[in-house]
Amino acid sequence: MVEKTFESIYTTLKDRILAGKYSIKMRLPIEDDLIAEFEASRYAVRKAIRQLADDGLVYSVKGRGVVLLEHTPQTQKFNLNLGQLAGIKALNTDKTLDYRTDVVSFTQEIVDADLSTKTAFEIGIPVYAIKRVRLFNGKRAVIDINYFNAQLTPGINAEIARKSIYHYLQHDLKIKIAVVKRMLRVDSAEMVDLKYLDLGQNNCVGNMISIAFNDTGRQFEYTESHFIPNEFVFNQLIRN
Amino acid sequence: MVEKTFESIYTTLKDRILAGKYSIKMRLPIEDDLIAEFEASRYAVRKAIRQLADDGLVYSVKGRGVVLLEHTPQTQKFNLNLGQLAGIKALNTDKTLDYRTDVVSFTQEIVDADLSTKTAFEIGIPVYAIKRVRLFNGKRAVIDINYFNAQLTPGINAEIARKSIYHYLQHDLKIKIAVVKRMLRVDSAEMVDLKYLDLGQNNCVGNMISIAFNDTGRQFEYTESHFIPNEFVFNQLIRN
DNA sequence: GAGTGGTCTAGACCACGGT
DNA sequence: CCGTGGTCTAGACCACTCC
Repeated sequence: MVEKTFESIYTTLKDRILAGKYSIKMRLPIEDDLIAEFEASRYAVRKAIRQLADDGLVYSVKGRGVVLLEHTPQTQKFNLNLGQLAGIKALNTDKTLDYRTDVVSFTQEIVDADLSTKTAFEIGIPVYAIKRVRLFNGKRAVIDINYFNAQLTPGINAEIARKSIYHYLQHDLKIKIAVVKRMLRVDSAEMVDLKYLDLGQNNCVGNMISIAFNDTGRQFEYTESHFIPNEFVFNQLIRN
Repeated sequence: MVEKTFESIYTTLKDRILAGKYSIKMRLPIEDDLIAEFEASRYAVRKAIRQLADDGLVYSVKGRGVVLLEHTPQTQKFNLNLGQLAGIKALNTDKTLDYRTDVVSFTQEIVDADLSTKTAFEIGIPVYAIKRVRLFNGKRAVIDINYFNAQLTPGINAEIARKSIYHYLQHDLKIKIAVVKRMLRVDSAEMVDLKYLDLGQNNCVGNMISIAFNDTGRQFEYTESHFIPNEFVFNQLIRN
Protein backbone atom coordinates (compact mmCIF):
# COMPACT_ATOMS: atom_id res chain seq x y z
CA MET A 1 0.00 0.00 0.00
CA VAL A 2 1.71 3.11 -1.27
CA GLU A 3 0.95 6.16 0.82
CA LYS A 4 -0.81 8.86 -1.12
CA THR A 5 0.75 12.30 -1.33
CA PHE A 6 -1.90 14.05 0.73
CA GLU A 7 -1.85 11.27 3.33
CA SER A 8 1.84 11.64 3.83
CA ILE A 9 1.48 15.41 4.24
CA TYR A 10 -1.48 14.89 6.57
CA THR A 11 0.24 12.44 8.86
CA THR A 12 3.42 14.50 8.96
CA LEU A 13 1.54 17.67 9.88
CA LYS A 14 -0.64 15.84 12.37
CA ASP A 15 2.39 14.40 14.12
CA ARG A 16 4.00 17.82 14.30
CA ILE A 17 0.86 19.43 15.67
CA LEU A 18 0.44 16.78 18.33
CA ALA A 19 4.13 17.10 19.19
CA GLY A 20 3.58 20.83 19.69
CA LYS A 21 5.96 21.92 16.92
CA TYR A 22 3.66 24.68 15.71
CA SER A 23 2.03 25.60 18.99
CA ILE A 24 4.02 28.76 19.68
CA LYS A 25 2.80 30.56 16.59
CA MET A 26 -0.64 28.94 16.80
CA ARG A 27 -0.38 28.70 13.02
CA LEU A 28 0.43 26.24 10.31
CA PRO A 29 2.93 27.37 7.67
CA ILE A 30 1.21 29.02 4.72
CA GLU A 31 0.17 26.85 1.82
CA ASP A 32 2.99 27.96 -0.45
CA ASP A 33 5.58 26.97 2.15
CA LEU A 34 3.99 23.57 2.58
CA ILE A 35 3.91 23.14 -1.20
CA ALA A 36 7.63 23.91 -1.27
CA GLU A 37 8.49 21.70 1.69
CA PHE A 38 6.61 18.64 0.50
CA GLU A 39 7.20 19.31 -3.20
CA ALA A 40 3.54 18.74 -3.82
CA SER A 41 0.68 20.53 -5.48
CA ARG A 42 -1.70 22.88 -3.80
CA TYR A 43 -4.42 20.23 -4.15
CA ALA A 44 -2.51 17.73 -2.05
CA VAL A 45 -1.61 20.29 0.61
CA ARG A 46 -5.14 21.63 0.86
CA LYS A 47 -6.61 18.12 1.06
CA ALA A 48 -4.27 17.36 3.96
CA ILE A 49 -5.31 20.57 5.71
CA ARG A 50 -8.97 19.73 5.19
CA GLN A 51 -8.40 16.41 6.87
CA LEU A 52 -6.73 18.12 9.82
CA ALA A 53 -9.78 20.38 10.05
CA ASP A 54 -12.02 17.29 10.01
CA ASP A 55 -10.06 16.09 13.02
CA GLY A 56 -10.72 19.34 14.85
CA LEU A 57 -7.03 20.25 14.95
CA VAL A 58 -6.98 23.36 12.74
CA TYR A 59 -9.26 25.99 11.29
CA SER A 60 -8.63 27.89 8.06
CA VAL A 61 -9.31 31.63 7.89
CA LYS A 62 -9.30 33.30 4.50
CA GLY A 63 -6.76 36.09 4.39
CA ARG A 64 -5.10 35.06 7.65
CA GLY A 65 -3.88 31.49 7.50
CA VAL A 66 -4.49 28.10 9.07
CA VAL A 67 -4.97 28.47 12.80
CA LEU A 68 -4.27 25.75 15.35
CA LEU A 69 -7.04 25.04 17.82
CA GLU A 70 -5.88 25.03 21.43
CA HIS A 71 -5.60 21.56 22.82
CA THR A 72 -4.77 20.45 26.33
CA PRO A 73 -4.78 17.06 28.01
CA GLN A 74 -8.30 17.84 29.25
CA THR A 75 -9.66 18.62 25.81
CA GLN A 76 -8.15 15.53 24.18
CA LYS A 77 -11.24 13.57 25.09
CA PHE A 78 -13.31 15.90 22.91
CA ASN A 79 -11.42 14.77 19.83
CA LEU A 80 -12.81 12.24 17.42
CA ASN A 81 -9.83 9.94 17.44
CA LEU A 82 -11.87 6.80 17.76
CA GLY A 83 -14.07 7.38 14.78
CA GLN A 84 -17.07 9.24 16.03
CA LEU A 85 -17.80 7.83 19.42
CA ALA A 86 -15.76 6.53 22.25
CA GLY A 87 -17.84 3.83 23.83
CA ILE A 88 -20.25 2.00 21.62
CA LYS A 89 -18.21 1.83 18.45
CA ALA A 90 -16.89 -1.57 19.34
CA LEU A 91 -20.37 -2.99 19.23
CA ASN A 92 -20.90 -2.56 15.53
CA THR A 93 -17.39 -3.38 14.47
CA ASP A 94 -14.83 -6.04 14.99
CA LYS A 95 -13.09 -4.60 18.01
CA THR A 96 -12.82 -7.04 20.83
CA LEU A 97 -13.07 -5.75 24.36
CA ASP A 98 -13.69 -7.49 27.62
CA TYR A 99 -17.31 -8.13 26.82
CA ARG A 100 -19.75 -10.90 26.15
CA THR A 101 -22.85 -11.00 23.99
CA ASP A 102 -26.06 -12.84 24.91
CA VAL A 103 -28.58 -13.40 22.15
CA VAL A 104 -31.89 -13.15 23.97
CA SER A 105 -34.06 -13.52 20.91
CA PHE A 106 -33.61 -14.28 17.24
CA THR A 107 -36.59 -14.48 14.89
CA GLN A 108 -37.47 -13.94 11.28
CA GLU A 109 -40.45 -11.64 10.71
CA ILE A 110 -42.37 -10.00 7.91
CA VAL A 111 -42.50 -6.21 8.13
CA ASP A 112 -45.99 -4.97 8.99
CA ALA A 113 -47.28 -1.42 9.02
CA ASP A 114 -46.05 -0.65 12.53
CA LEU A 115 -42.57 -2.04 11.97
CA SER A 116 -42.37 -0.26 8.65
CA THR A 117 -43.11 3.07 10.29
CA LYS A 118 -40.36 2.47 12.80
CA THR A 119 -37.67 0.92 10.62
CA ALA A 120 -38.45 2.48 7.22
CA PHE A 121 -38.39 -1.02 5.71
CA GLU A 122 -41.07 -1.75 3.14
CA ILE A 123 -44.16 -3.62 4.29
CA GLY A 124 -43.99 -7.29 3.39
CA ILE A 125 -40.25 -7.83 3.25
CA PRO A 126 -38.63 -10.41 5.53
CA VAL A 127 -36.28 -9.22 8.28
CA TYR A 128 -34.15 -10.81 10.94
CA ALA A 129 -35.25 -9.45 14.33
CA ILE A 130 -32.55 -9.81 16.97
CA LYS A 131 -32.16 -8.79 20.58
CA ARG A 132 -28.71 -8.99 22.12
CA VAL A 133 -27.39 -7.98 25.51
CA ARG A 134 -23.82 -6.73 25.74
CA LEU A 135 -22.01 -7.35 29.01
CA PHE A 136 -18.96 -5.28 29.89
CA ASN A 137 -17.03 -6.78 32.76
CA GLY A 138 -20.10 -8.78 33.64
CA LYS A 139 -22.38 -5.75 33.70
CA ARG A 140 -25.32 -5.74 31.32
CA ALA A 141 -24.61 -2.37 29.74
CA VAL A 142 -26.28 -2.38 26.33
CA ILE A 143 -29.20 -4.03 24.61
CA ASP A 144 -29.10 -4.03 20.82
CA ILE A 145 -32.40 -4.40 19.00
CA ASN A 146 -31.60 -5.12 15.36
CA TYR A 147 -33.67 -5.49 12.24
CA PHE A 148 -31.80 -6.63 9.14
CA ASN A 149 -33.35 -6.73 5.68
CA ALA A 150 -33.11 -10.47 5.00
CA GLN A 151 -33.04 -9.96 1.24
CA LEU A 152 -29.93 -7.79 1.50
CA THR A 153 -28.26 -9.69 4.35
CA PRO A 154 -29.22 -13.35 3.90
CA GLY A 155 -28.00 -16.14 6.12
CA ILE A 156 -27.75 -14.44 9.50
CA ASN A 157 -28.36 -16.89 12.32
CA ALA A 158 -28.14 -16.96 16.10
CA GLU A 159 -24.57 -18.20 16.06
CA ILE A 160 -23.46 -15.33 13.83
CA ALA A 161 -25.41 -12.91 16.03
CA ARG A 162 -23.53 -14.16 19.09
CA LYS A 163 -20.18 -13.56 17.42
CA SER A 164 -20.32 -10.59 15.05
CA ILE A 165 -22.94 -9.79 12.46
CA TYR A 166 -20.79 -7.05 10.94
CA HIS A 167 -17.89 -9.42 10.50
CA TYR A 168 -20.23 -11.81 8.68
CA LEU A 169 -21.69 -9.04 6.49
CA GLN A 170 -18.31 -7.66 5.52
CA HIS A 171 -16.18 -10.77 5.22
CA ASP A 172 -18.66 -13.42 4.11
CA LEU A 173 -21.32 -11.48 2.22
CA LYS A 174 -18.79 -8.87 1.05
CA ILE A 175 -21.21 -6.09 1.93
CA LYS A 176 -19.70 -2.65 2.16
CA ILE A 177 -21.12 -0.43 4.89
CA ALA A 178 -21.15 2.91 3.13
CA VAL A 179 -23.03 5.23 5.47
CA VAL A 180 -24.60 5.05 8.92
CA LYS A 181 -27.10 7.68 10.05
CA ARG A 182 -27.83 8.02 13.73
CA MET A 183 -30.15 9.68 16.18
CA LEU A 184 -29.24 9.94 19.83
CA ARG A 185 -31.85 10.34 22.55
CA VAL A 186 -32.37 9.90 26.25
CA ASP A 187 -35.46 7.81 26.91
CA SER A 188 -37.31 6.74 30.00
CA ALA A 189 -36.55 3.07 30.62
CA GLU A 190 -39.16 0.63 29.33
CA MET A 191 -39.93 -2.99 30.12
CA VAL A 192 -37.20 -4.37 27.88
CA ASP A 193 -34.61 -2.09 29.49
CA LEU A 194 -35.61 -2.92 33.04
CA LYS A 195 -35.56 -6.59 32.19
CA TYR A 196 -32.20 -6.82 30.44
CA LEU A 197 -30.03 -3.95 31.65
CA ASP A 198 -28.18 -3.41 34.92
CA LEU A 199 -29.63 0.05 35.43
CA GLY A 200 -29.13 0.18 39.18
CA GLN A 201 -31.04 3.14 40.55
CA ASN A 202 -31.37 4.76 37.14
CA ASN A 203 -34.67 4.68 35.29
CA CYS A 204 -33.51 6.07 31.94
CA VAL A 205 -31.41 4.81 29.05
CA GLY A 206 -29.47 6.32 26.22
CA ASN A 207 -30.88 5.32 22.87
CA MET A 208 -28.73 5.30 19.76
CA ILE A 209 -30.90 4.62 16.72
CA SER A 210 -28.92 3.71 13.61
CA ILE A 211 -29.82 3.05 10.01
CA ALA A 212 -27.08 1.65 7.81
CA PHE A 213 -26.67 1.74 4.02
CA ASN A 214 -24.61 -0.43 1.69
CA ASP A 215 -22.68 0.92 -1.28
CA THR A 216 -25.64 0.58 -3.60
CA GLY A 217 -27.54 3.03 -1.42
CA ARG A 218 -29.91 0.46 0.09
CA GLN A 219 -30.77 0.59 3.78
CA PHE A 220 -30.09 -2.90 5.12
CA GLU A 221 -30.34 -2.31 8.88
CA TYR A 222 -32.32 -0.56 11.57
CA THR A 223 -30.95 -0.79 15.09
CA GLU A 224 -31.73 0.62 18.50
CA SER A 225 -28.94 0.41 21.04
CA HIS A 226 -30.18 1.11 24.54
CA PHE A 227 -27.36 1.76 26.96
CA ILE A 228 -27.05 2.42 30.66
CA PRO A 229 -26.15 5.91 31.98
CA ASN A 230 -22.70 7.08 33.05
CA GLU A 231 -20.72 4.69 30.85
CA PHE A 232 -20.72 5.93 27.26
CA VAL A 233 -19.65 9.11 25.53
CA PHE A 234 -20.34 10.41 22.03
CA ASN A 235 -18.25 13.02 20.33
CA GLN A 236 -19.31 15.63 17.82
CA LEU A 237 -17.54 18.36 15.86
CA ILE A 238 -19.36 21.41 14.53
CA ARG A 239 -17.64 23.81 12.15
CA ASN A 240 -18.71 27.19 10.93
CA MET B 1 -24.18 37.82 -2.84
CA VAL B 2 -23.30 36.07 -6.06
CA GLU B 3 -23.88 32.34 -5.92
CA LYS B 4 -20.72 30.35 -6.40
CA THR B 5 -20.50 27.81 -9.18
CA PHE B 6 -20.36 24.78 -6.92
CA GLU B 7 -23.22 26.13 -4.80
CA SER B 8 -25.46 26.50 -7.79
CA ILE B 9 -24.67 22.95 -8.88
CA TYR B 10 -25.17 21.72 -5.33
CA THR B 11 -28.57 23.32 -4.81
CA THR B 12 -29.78 22.25 -8.23
CA LEU B 13 -28.77 18.63 -7.65
CA LYS B 14 -30.14 18.66 -4.12
CA ASP B 15 -33.50 19.92 -5.32
CA ARG B 16 -33.62 17.25 -7.98
CA ILE B 17 -32.71 14.50 -5.55
CA LEU B 18 -35.33 15.61 -3.04
CA ALA B 19 -37.87 15.86 -5.86
CA GLY B 20 -37.07 12.26 -6.75
CA LYS B 21 -35.78 13.04 -10.24
CA TYR B 22 -32.91 10.56 -9.98
CA SER B 23 -34.51 7.98 -7.73
CA ILE B 24 -35.36 5.44 -10.42
CA LYS B 25 -31.75 4.85 -11.38
CA MET B 26 -30.53 5.36 -7.80
CA ARG B 27 -27.61 7.20 -9.43
CA LEU B 28 -26.45 10.69 -10.14
CA PRO B 29 -25.31 11.42 -13.72
CA ILE B 30 -21.61 10.78 -14.17
CA GLU B 31 -19.22 13.63 -13.54
CA ASP B 32 -18.54 14.30 -17.22
CA ASP B 33 -22.25 14.72 -17.89
CA LEU B 34 -22.63 17.14 -15.00
CA ILE B 35 -19.59 19.06 -16.25
CA ALA B 36 -21.27 19.33 -19.65
CA GLU B 37 -24.69 20.23 -18.27
CA PHE B 38 -23.46 22.95 -15.91
CA GLU B 39 -20.58 24.05 -18.15
CA ALA B 40 -18.32 23.90 -15.14
CA SER B 41 -15.03 22.34 -14.19
CA ARG B 42 -14.60 18.98 -12.56
CA TYR B 43 -13.54 20.78 -9.39
CA ALA B 44 -16.89 22.57 -9.06
CA VAL B 45 -18.89 19.44 -9.82
CA ARG B 46 -16.94 17.31 -7.39
CA LYS B 47 -17.19 19.92 -4.65
CA ALA B 48 -20.98 19.97 -5.11
CA ILE B 49 -21.08 16.17 -4.90
CA ARG B 50 -18.95 16.22 -1.75
CA GLN B 51 -21.44 18.57 -0.17
CA LEU B 52 -24.32 16.25 -1.09
CA ALA B 53 -22.37 13.44 0.55
CA ASP B 54 -21.92 15.61 3.67
CA ASP B 55 -25.70 15.88 3.76
CA GLY B 56 -26.05 12.11 3.66
CA LEU B 57 -27.83 12.18 0.32
CA VAL B 58 -25.28 10.39 -1.90
CA TYR B 59 -22.26 8.13 -1.72
CA SER B 60 -19.50 7.97 -4.33
CA VAL B 61 -18.09 4.61 -5.39
CA LYS B 62 -14.94 4.56 -7.44
CA GLY B 63 -15.50 2.81 -10.75
CA ARG B 64 -19.26 2.73 -10.35
CA GLY B 65 -20.66 6.23 -9.93
CA VAL B 66 -22.42 8.39 -7.37
CA VAL B 67 -25.12 6.38 -5.65
CA LEU B 68 -28.24 7.87 -4.08
CA LEU B 69 -28.99 6.77 -0.54
CA GLU B 70 -32.54 5.54 -0.03
CA HIS B 71 -34.67 8.06 1.74
CA THR B 72 -38.24 7.75 2.92
CA PRO B 73 -40.46 10.01 5.01
CA GLN B 74 -39.43 7.97 8.05
CA THR B 75 -35.72 8.40 7.49
CA GLN B 76 -35.94 12.15 6.90
CA LYS B 77 -35.55 12.74 10.61
CA PHE B 78 -32.13 11.09 10.45
CA ASN B 79 -30.88 13.83 8.16
CA LEU B 80 -28.82 16.72 9.41
CA ASN B 81 -30.97 19.46 7.99
CA LEU B 82 -30.89 21.56 11.11
CA GLY B 83 -27.16 21.72 11.45
CA GLN B 84 -26.14 18.86 13.65
CA LEU B 85 -28.90 18.49 16.18
CA ALA B 86 -32.59 18.96 16.13
CA GLY B 87 -33.47 20.14 19.59
CA ILE B 88 -30.86 22.06 21.46
CA LYS B 89 -29.37 24.02 18.59
CA ALA B 90 -31.67 26.93 19.27
CA LEU B 91 -30.12 27.39 22.68
CA ASN B 92 -26.72 28.42 21.49
CA THR B 93 -27.84 30.48 18.54
CA ASP B 94 -30.26 33.23 17.78
CA LYS B 95 -33.30 31.13 16.97
CA THR B 96 -36.31 32.15 18.93
CA LEU B 97 -38.71 29.48 20.01
CA ASP B 98 -41.49 29.49 22.52
CA TYR B 99 -39.11 29.49 25.41
CA ARG B 100 -37.98 31.57 28.30
CA THR B 101 -34.61 31.81 30.01
CA ASP B 102 -34.13 32.22 33.76
CA VAL B 103 -30.68 33.25 34.95
CA VAL B 104 -30.39 31.45 38.27
CA SER B 105 -26.84 32.51 38.99
CA PHE B 106 -24.28 34.85 37.51
CA THR B 107 -20.84 35.25 39.09
CA GLN B 108 -17.30 36.08 38.15
CA GLU B 109 -14.72 33.59 39.36
CA ILE B 110 -11.03 32.85 39.14
CA VAL B 111 -10.21 29.41 37.73
CA ASP B 112 -8.80 27.10 40.40
CA ALA B 113 -7.28 23.66 39.96
CA ASP B 114 -10.60 21.84 40.02
CA LEU B 115 -12.29 24.14 37.56
CA SER B 116 -9.24 24.03 35.34
CA THR B 117 -9.39 20.26 35.17
CA LYS B 118 -13.02 20.40 34.18
CA THR B 119 -13.03 23.33 31.77
CA ALA B 120 -9.47 23.22 30.41
CA PHE B 121 -9.10 26.92 31.24
CA GLU B 122 -5.78 27.94 32.73
CA ILE B 123 -5.57 28.35 36.47
CA GLY B 124 -5.83 31.98 37.53
CA ILE B 125 -7.80 33.45 34.66
CA PRO B 126 -11.15 35.13 35.32
CA VAL B 127 -14.32 33.53 34.01
CA TYR B 128 -18.01 34.32 33.99
CA ALA B 129 -19.87 31.44 35.63
CA ILE B 130 -23.51 31.31 34.64
CA LYS B 131 -26.42 28.99 35.32
CA ARG B 132 -29.52 29.38 33.21
CA VAL B 133 -32.73 27.39 33.05
CA ARG B 134 -34.48 27.08 29.70
CA LEU B 135 -38.24 26.69 29.79
CA PHE B 136 -40.06 25.27 26.78
CA ASN B 137 -43.79 25.85 26.97
CA GLY B 138 -43.37 26.47 30.66
CA LYS B 139 -41.49 23.22 31.26
CA ARG B 140 -38.00 23.50 32.73
CA ALA B 141 -36.26 21.41 30.06
CA VAL B 142 -32.60 22.44 30.10
CA ILE B 143 -30.09 23.88 32.50
CA ASP B 144 -27.06 25.49 30.93
CA ILE B 145 -23.93 25.76 33.05
CA ASN B 146 -21.53 28.12 31.25
CA TYR B 147 -18.00 29.25 31.88
CA PHE B 148 -16.73 32.01 29.59
CA ASN B 149 -13.13 33.17 29.51
CA ALA B 150 -13.60 36.78 30.64
CA GLN B 151 -10.44 37.92 28.89
CA LEU B 152 -11.74 36.71 25.53
CA THR B 153 -15.40 37.56 26.10
CA PRO B 154 -15.43 40.71 28.24
CA GLY B 155 -18.56 42.51 29.32
CA ILE B 156 -21.04 39.67 29.72
CA ASN B 157 -23.63 40.48 32.36
CA ALA B 158 -26.85 39.00 33.70
CA GLU B 159 -28.99 41.00 31.33
CA ILE B 160 -27.04 39.70 28.32
CA ALA B 161 -27.24 36.20 29.76
CA ARG B 162 -31.00 36.46 29.96
CA LYS B 163 -31.27 37.47 26.32
CA SER B 164 -28.53 35.85 24.24
CA ILE B 165 -24.85 35.57 24.99
CA TYR B 166 -24.07 34.36 21.51
CA HIS B 167 -25.81 37.32 19.97
CA TYR B 168 -23.67 39.58 22.15
CA LEU B 169 -20.44 37.74 21.30
CA GLN B 170 -21.08 37.77 17.57
CA HIS B 171 -22.70 41.16 17.05
CA ASP B 172 -21.13 43.32 19.73
CA LEU B 173 -17.74 41.75 20.33
CA LYS B 174 -17.46 40.59 16.70
CA ILE B 175 -16.25 37.20 17.85
CA LYS B 176 -16.40 34.45 15.27
CA ILE B 177 -17.34 31.02 16.58
CA ALA B 178 -15.08 28.83 14.50
CA VAL B 179 -15.44 25.36 15.99
CA VAL B 180 -17.47 23.69 18.71
CA LYS B 181 -16.44 20.30 20.09
CA ARG B 182 -18.97 18.27 22.01
CA MET B 183 -19.34 15.23 24.18
CA LEU B 184 -22.74 13.68 24.76
CA ARG B 185 -23.50 11.55 27.78
CA VAL B 186 -26.35 10.23 29.86
CA ASP B 187 -25.79 11.02 33.53
CA SER B 188 -27.59 10.18 36.73
CA ALA B 189 -29.40 13.32 37.90
CA GLU B 190 -27.59 15.34 40.53
CA MET B 191 -28.71 17.97 43.00
CA VAL B 192 -28.66 20.79 40.48
CA ASP B 193 -30.76 18.79 38.04
CA LEU B 194 -33.34 17.75 40.60
CA LYS B 195 -33.57 21.33 41.76
CA TYR B 196 -33.94 23.10 38.44
CA LEU B 197 -35.39 20.62 35.93
CA ASP B 198 -38.88 19.22 35.51
CA LEU B 199 -37.69 15.64 35.42
CA GLY B 200 -40.98 14.07 36.43
CA GLN B 201 -40.37 10.42 37.28
CA ASN B 202 -37.01 10.38 35.53
CA ASN B 203 -33.81 10.40 37.53
CA CYS B 204 -31.33 10.90 34.67
CA VAL B 205 -30.39 13.74 32.34
CA GLY B 206 -28.73 14.10 29.00
CA ASN B 207 -25.49 16.03 29.25
CA MET B 208 -24.09 17.90 26.27
CA ILE B 209 -20.64 19.22 27.12
CA SER B 210 -19.36 21.82 24.65
CA ILE B 211 -16.12 23.70 24.25
CA ALA B 212 -16.11 26.51 21.70
CA PHE B 213 -13.19 28.11 19.86
CA ASN B 214 -12.90 31.51 18.15
CA ASP B 215 -11.16 32.04 14.83
CA THR B 216 -7.78 32.56 16.46
CA GLY B 217 -7.99 29.04 17.86
CA ARG B 218 -8.61 30.08 21.47
CA GLN B 219 -11.14 28.21 23.60
CA PHE B 220 -13.44 30.86 25.04
CA GLU B 221 -16.22 28.70 26.47
CA TYR B 222 -16.96 25.55 28.42
CA THR B 223 -20.62 24.62 28.78
CA GLU B 224 -22.62 21.76 30.19
CA SER B 225 -26.22 21.56 28.99
CA HIS B 226 -28.24 19.17 31.11
CA PHE B 227 -31.55 18.29 29.49
CA ILE B 228 -34.57 16.23 30.43
CA PRO B 229 -35.24 12.85 28.76
CA ASN B 230 -37.63 12.23 25.88
CA GLU B 231 -37.47 15.72 24.39
CA PHE B 232 -34.23 16.16 22.45
CA VAL B 233 -32.61 14.39 19.54
CA PHE B 234 -29.07 14.54 18.17
CA ASN B 235 -28.13 13.49 14.69
CA GLN B 236 -24.90 11.99 13.45
CA LEU B 237 -23.54 10.89 10.08
CA ILE B 238 -20.75 8.35 9.74
CA ARG B 239 -19.10 7.67 6.40
CA ASN B 240 -16.71 4.95 5.33
C1' DG C 1 -11.49 -3.44 -22.07
C1' DA C 2 -14.51 0.46 -21.33
C1' DG C 3 -16.36 3.41 -17.93
C1' DT C 4 -16.05 5.85 -13.69
C1' DG C 5 -14.50 8.27 -9.57
C1' DG C 6 -9.87 9.37 -6.92
C1' DT C 7 -5.52 11.64 -6.99
C1' DC C 8 -2.45 14.99 -8.64
C1' DT C 9 -0.37 18.92 -11.11
C1' DA C 10 0.05 23.87 -12.88
C1' DG C 11 -1.86 27.88 -13.21
C1' DA C 12 -5.30 31.93 -12.73
C1' DC C 13 -8.25 35.10 -10.38
C1' DC C 14 -11.00 36.48 -6.35
C1' DA C 15 -12.17 37.78 -1.42
C1' DC C 16 -10.82 38.67 2.89
C1' DG C 17 -7.48 40.23 6.82
C1' DG C 18 -4.14 43.03 8.42
C1' DT C 19 -0.70 46.83 7.82
C1' DC D 1 -1.34 47.68 -0.28
C1' DC D 2 0.35 42.82 0.39
C1' DG D 3 -0.33 38.24 2.01
C1' DT D 4 -3.38 34.59 2.53
C1' DG D 5 -6.86 31.03 1.79
C1' DG D 6 -11.14 30.08 -1.45
C1' DT D 7 -12.77 29.19 -5.99
C1' DC D 8 -12.17 27.70 -10.55
C1' DT D 9 -10.27 25.80 -14.88
C1' DA D 10 -7.82 22.29 -17.97
C1' DG D 11 -5.61 18.41 -18.24
C1' DA D 12 -3.20 13.89 -16.92
C1' DC D 13 -2.84 9.41 -14.89
C1' DC D 14 -4.37 5.81 -11.71
C1' DA D 15 -7.60 2.37 -9.34
C1' DC D 16 -11.63 0.29 -9.21
C1' DT D 17 -16.22 -1.76 -11.17
C1' DC D 18 -18.50 -4.27 -14.35
C1' DC D 19 -19.21 -6.58 -18.65
